[in-house]
Amino acid sequence: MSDIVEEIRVGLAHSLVGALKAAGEKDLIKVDHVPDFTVEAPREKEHGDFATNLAMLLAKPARLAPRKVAEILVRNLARNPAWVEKIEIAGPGFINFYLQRDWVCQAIPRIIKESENYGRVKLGKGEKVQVEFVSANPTGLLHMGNARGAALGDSIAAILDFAGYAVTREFYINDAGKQIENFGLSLEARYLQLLGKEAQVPEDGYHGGDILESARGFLALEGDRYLASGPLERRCALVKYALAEKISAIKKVLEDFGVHYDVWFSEQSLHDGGEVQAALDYLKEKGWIYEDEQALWFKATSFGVEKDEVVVRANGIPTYFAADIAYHRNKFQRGFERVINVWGADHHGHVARMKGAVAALGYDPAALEVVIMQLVRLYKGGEIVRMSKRTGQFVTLEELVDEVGRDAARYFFVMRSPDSHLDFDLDLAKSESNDNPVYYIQYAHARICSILRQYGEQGGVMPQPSSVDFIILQEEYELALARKLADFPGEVASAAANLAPQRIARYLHELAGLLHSFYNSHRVITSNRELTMARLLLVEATRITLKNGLGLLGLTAPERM
RNA sequence: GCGCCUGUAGCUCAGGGGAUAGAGCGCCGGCCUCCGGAGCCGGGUGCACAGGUUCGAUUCCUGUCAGGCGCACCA
Repeated sequence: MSDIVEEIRVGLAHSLVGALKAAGEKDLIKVDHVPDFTVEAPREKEHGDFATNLAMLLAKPARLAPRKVAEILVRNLARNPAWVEKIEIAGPGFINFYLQRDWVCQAIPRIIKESENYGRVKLGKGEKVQVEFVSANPTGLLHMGNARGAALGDSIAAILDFAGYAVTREFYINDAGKQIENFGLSLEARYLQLLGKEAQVPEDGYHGGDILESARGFLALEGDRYLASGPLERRCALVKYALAEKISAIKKVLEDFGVHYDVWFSEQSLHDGGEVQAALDYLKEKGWIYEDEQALWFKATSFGVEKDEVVVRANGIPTYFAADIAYHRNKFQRGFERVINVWGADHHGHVARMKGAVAALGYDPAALEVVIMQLVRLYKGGEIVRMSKRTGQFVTLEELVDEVGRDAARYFFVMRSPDSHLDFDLDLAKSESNDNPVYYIQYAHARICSILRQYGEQGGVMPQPSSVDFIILQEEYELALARKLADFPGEVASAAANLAPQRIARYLHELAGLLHSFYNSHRVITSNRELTMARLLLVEATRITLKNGLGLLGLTAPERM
């Protein structure tokens, strides 16, 4: 675990604070506290390797011109570390630090040494985090929205794991409630139809062909013996059969998508185990529940929500919300310090009252974080495809993987911010699959593998980093590549802190671009032995970083393409 | 009407309190006697509009306009 960029930033920040203190003791700068300043890599490389805005922030409290403050600070810096080559004051008052040209190359041996762990950071300090995602109704197939949730949730979980959290991936199975009733009625209608009886799938039921398939499967297994049974018994048997079938299908599709869960949590189990009742009793005891028109209501308005919410209907059946309250209580009772839910935008109205419920349960509502992802709009043949369970017309995750490919599909979802309204053009994703950015990144990896393979075939042996002097790497592309490699741990930390996988996607694309540029300008295997050694390790470090980053997005790192 | 998300290049989207705002696609030119051309190099008058905070705003705040999604004793 090492982050050379972070080490330098912290070192420079310490030096600057020291300079400010020294200047203060000489009465050159009089301020009562150190402002919250930054030490960052400037966008323009002409502005040095690192720059700070400290002088500009001090100007006002110190009543001095920013550049004057900068001058004083620079003069009062303790002896510069040897690796700082030059310090300049520029622009409105930035202090720019120029480091020795090869500082970035120090990252290379570290990367080789840490290998598959390069990029791991300690941000999470082992905190227990749960990421719940997809959690689709098990009454149907997974659609594009679920696919986005799967790609995002899995990647967020992987990034948090890499950033030092103890992560649990969980799928909440909505195997209770009204949609299960509807599911049963729809199955029953198909079953009866197959047996030549008059029956209608309810208007708001499930009309997809998969329901018919389930009914057929049930018929093959059980025959017509449920024709004579009571409807309740019939529907129970149908639901039990179809649900098991659906859930295992969902598991398989997600596995094929590269998504593995630690826990599959049944909503029904909360009812059966009395946890829903226990949670409601607890809230009742705390005074957050009242009765009105024979229904029980949660006082969401006490927690800043617009209106109160029904938890038990007049007919005595608890709502989905009641189960969700019990579920979240269960999560916190399991010891999760952070609970992250990935939800579609159509559920955003649920966020405020859920947080209210968490607070009512006596937990910190900030411990519940909800990543709201905007909806996916699907285009096919230049037209919007409306996804609807009623008509049974939607593109499934399975079809998506078949048509577009797992890696391309996952990258497409994860390369964009969850906040972006995603237009997914199926034809484009298919027809241009060779131009898909994911291949650009994977190609960089395969290309490096090819070089290393070739070197091995020539009888070459990978050098030990300690035996190589990286000062020989002087070319602009070499240094830019090494610089980018050094950034990886910081990118992981930032992606984790912001729950933003798209940052990793962008980083990898940029890294791959630098590799390709380097590759097209310079040869790795040359007649200069020293140079060859250094470049071999440079590309090997790049390969490791690409592979680790691709892993965070759930993508493969192929050695050949 | 109220709430959440979004308005950045022709298109799809990154980025984000700082010094000259990026990528992909598309379009136009170049680059293989040489480790993989799924590649490289070059070509750009763009932050919806109006106020405000700030030394500094495309970024933060308020409002306007436009689009998406919610506002059930569904989940």
